[in-house]
Amino acid sequence: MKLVQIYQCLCDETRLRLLNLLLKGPLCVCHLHGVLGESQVKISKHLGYLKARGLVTAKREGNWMIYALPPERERPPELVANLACLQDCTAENAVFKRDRAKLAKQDLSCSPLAAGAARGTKAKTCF
Amino acid sequence: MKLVQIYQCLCDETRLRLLNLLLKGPLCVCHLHGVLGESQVKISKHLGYLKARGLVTAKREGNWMIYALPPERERPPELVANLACLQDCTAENAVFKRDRAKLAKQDLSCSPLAAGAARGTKAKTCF
DNA sequence: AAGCTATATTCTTATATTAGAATATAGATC
DNA sequence: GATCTATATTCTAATATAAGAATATAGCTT
Repeated sequence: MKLVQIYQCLCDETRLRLLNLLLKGPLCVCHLHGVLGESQVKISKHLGYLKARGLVTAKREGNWMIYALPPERERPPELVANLACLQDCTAENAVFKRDRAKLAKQDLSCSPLAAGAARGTKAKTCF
Repeated sequence: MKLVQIYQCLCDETRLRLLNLLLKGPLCVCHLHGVLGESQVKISKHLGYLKARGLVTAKREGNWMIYALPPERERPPELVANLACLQDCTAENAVFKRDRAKLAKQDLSCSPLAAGAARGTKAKTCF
């Protein structure tokens, strides 16, 4: 993985916000969409950009696409370093904090990410 | 300083190479030009880009412009973190190592950066 | 002041990025 | 199989970035 490509991924505000959330764990598009409040197309395209460059992985689960950071053991050192740095830099920042707070409050029950126990109460749709 | 602006500065290979060298200390344009082997215009424009966003400072000394990272006490935390990360990520990289080696070998005597003692032997021109 | 050196700016062209609108697709459900 | 949901792609237009060529400028030196 080339260093400059990592920075190319990090040089857009929307992508930074996405990565900030993915640092908390895997998420499907609809939840990222819900937290950021940006259009579905915009979210999807930026996730595609990140995926094409190896910053995130994607796997389908039924209707949902689950995006995540690559498994820790497979992250090249430059990525490890920059993700740590990003986490550090976003820790006290208002926008990123708000996004994380919004994620924490969000109903995740529509997606396969919901904890097994809560599955029964799954919402019918995301939107 | 906005985080995304730092990344916008870091997302170009030429600018990464410039910053890699400036991490070693202040330098004038002609030495950066000499090490990178890129055109003077290209170097100057990228330095201008970095300066406009506060990643580097510039001061004139006679004919020379001396570029440097901002004084440590004035660096916002995001910049401190990202410069440390950059130093880490470039430490073992071939291109960046070669640039540093080339800088170490380079004759700096043309510029005001030459040590006082060596001033007498100053080269007439850079090129 | 004339000429030289180091550096910056302007102009132009090529390319990349970004976003929205409209549409397409994959997989589930009825 | 028709429909619905979540997500992706295509098309288009606006804007940003990057690089080179030519030229300009600031400050020395003579």
